[in-house]
Amino acid sequence: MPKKETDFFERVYQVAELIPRGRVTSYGAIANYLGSYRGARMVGWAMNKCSSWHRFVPAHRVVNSKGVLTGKHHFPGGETMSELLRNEGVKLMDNQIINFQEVFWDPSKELL
DNA sequence: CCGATGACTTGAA
DNA sequence: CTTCAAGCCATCG
Repeated sequence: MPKKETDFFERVYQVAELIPRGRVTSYGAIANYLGSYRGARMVGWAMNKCSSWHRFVPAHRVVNSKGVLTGKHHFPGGETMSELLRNEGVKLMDNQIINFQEVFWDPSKELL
């Protein structure tokens, strides 16, 4: 299996697409699943590139460790991310997920 | 190769 | 509560 430059992204996107509807996860959780939580920045960066990716990526289901929609500023409009999550049953308040612990989805545990 | 950037995280002041 | 600092890793010019 020859590795590609996009292999890292592919793993991130793959995990992102595995996130169940109405659930969310953190950049650190994905990074941790990939090997190191320190790669959280790369996860976020991969999300930035998701706009240029060839397929849809539920980046709106990915938040930071606080459950805050840090990436909403990168979505079109301004409430796109919030509306998407609300549409999935996620309760938000001031760009923060209220029941974060309830909807939190850890790939390293759920996909164990 | 080097420097800068980034949707992160943790901890300390 | 807010703000700063350091760590970490991949990509780009």
